[in-house]
Amino acid sequence: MLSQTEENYLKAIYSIGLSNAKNVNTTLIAENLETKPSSVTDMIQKLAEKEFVNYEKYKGVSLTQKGKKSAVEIVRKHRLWEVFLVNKLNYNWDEVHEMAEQLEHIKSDTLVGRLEAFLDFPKHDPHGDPIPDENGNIAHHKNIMLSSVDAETSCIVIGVKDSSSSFLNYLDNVNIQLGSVLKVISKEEFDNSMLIENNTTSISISNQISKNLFVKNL
Amino acid sequence: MLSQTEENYLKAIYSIGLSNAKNVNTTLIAENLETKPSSVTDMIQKLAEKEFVNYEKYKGVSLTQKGKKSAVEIVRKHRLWEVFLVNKLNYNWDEVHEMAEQLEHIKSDTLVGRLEAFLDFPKHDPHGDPIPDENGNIAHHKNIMLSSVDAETSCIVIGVKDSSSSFLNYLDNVNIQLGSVLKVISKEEFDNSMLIENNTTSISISNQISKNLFVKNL
DNA sequence: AAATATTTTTAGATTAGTCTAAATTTTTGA
DNA sequence: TCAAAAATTTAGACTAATCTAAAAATATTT
Repeated sequence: MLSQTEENYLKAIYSIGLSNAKNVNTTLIAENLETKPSSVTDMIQKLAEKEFVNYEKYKGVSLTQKGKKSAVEIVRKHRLWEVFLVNKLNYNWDEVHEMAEQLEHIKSDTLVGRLEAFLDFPKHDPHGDPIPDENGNIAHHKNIMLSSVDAETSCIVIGVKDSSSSFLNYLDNVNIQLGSVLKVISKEEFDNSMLIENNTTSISISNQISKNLFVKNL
Repeated sequence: MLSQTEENYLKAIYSIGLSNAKNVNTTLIAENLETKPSSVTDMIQKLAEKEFVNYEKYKGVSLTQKGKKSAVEIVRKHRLWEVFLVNKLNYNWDEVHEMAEQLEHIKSDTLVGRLEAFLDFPKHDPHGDPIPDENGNIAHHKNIMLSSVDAETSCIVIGVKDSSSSFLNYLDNVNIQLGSVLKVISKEEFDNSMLIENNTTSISISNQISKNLFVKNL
């Protein structure tokens, strides 16, 4: 049985691995978990011992099949609990992360499955991230950023890359949510900001913003 | 912030205190938490330091106001999560204890309240135990045991004293649940067993059973 | 390619919670 | 009431997870 700490390390290695592709290094894990590299080394060696990660000294780590399975399960739990908190308890999408961080560690063979059924088998969490199925399969398809959409083109918001409260609050303020239909009016070459139309009102958004919105063509 | 372990100690002291009235001793706490008396002493001293319990060496402990408040809050969370598991996720009343033991430790200023509202402010958990309100007030009124009901009298089941799986399973088997109307046909002086009628079928139940069923007069 | 900087690991210490074994205090009951 | 039994506490050790500081390995750069 994995401890909460071990689970957090696996989750960190998994999520860093998604963006970094190759082996994950000590420093990145330490930053992700707000801990020190020396602590990471200790834990990595323990996880390697238990065969959750492949590890060679000074060469970084990668998840074994077993490790990946565990990591994805935790992600699945995290995202389902987020759906519960938003859809059932009426939390806003920027309020649920911390609670889900705790709920994801609840141990039970049947709970996640029951929860999933209760929520009507959602495919995405409140930020648009896909929810792994019970076998650990994930639909990875969110690859178009609003920043790469051409002028005169309309698209629909399907996810956010950054789930920080500050970003989500900004989106709330300009009335952008999952499902919003945005039309790119023009793009500014100078700073890569863009003028967009959202539901009759038009606003200018910075590249920082448009780089963090996943969209799909309408 | 209390650790999960500290919370478990407070809960144990609270629940032992309910049945034992006076000060709670080291051995009882150790048994309740399946740990050793020496570990209990260590933790008690820590909790006394933090002013959650009154403690004098060799004299046992009692909860301070602060300690009682925390303990009741945990009980409140435990019972509300049990209601969630049974009413929303369709678990049976004998399956929810372990999960609730974990869920009760989730930290959030708003979660319990939201959960309570979502569940429509239940007054009792699936075993008939009262749910403390947000101020920690509990309606204690379950005091009549089926064993003390006279022959020829009808009553309604409102709670169980023992919430072990084996007892709850027995009740499932003989079709007794909260709300069941039972009529005491006769009482056997020899072993204190009683013949009761439950919904047209009559069964004999041992004193062991009748002593663990809370009822109220019909 | 050597020197420097960075990253990673090791060594040793710390904290929370637990344990066993021994010492101490309280309780019991002859 | 006082000796034996039971309960409680202390002392010292252990594990998991963490840290700091130092050592070792790798990467960078001139």
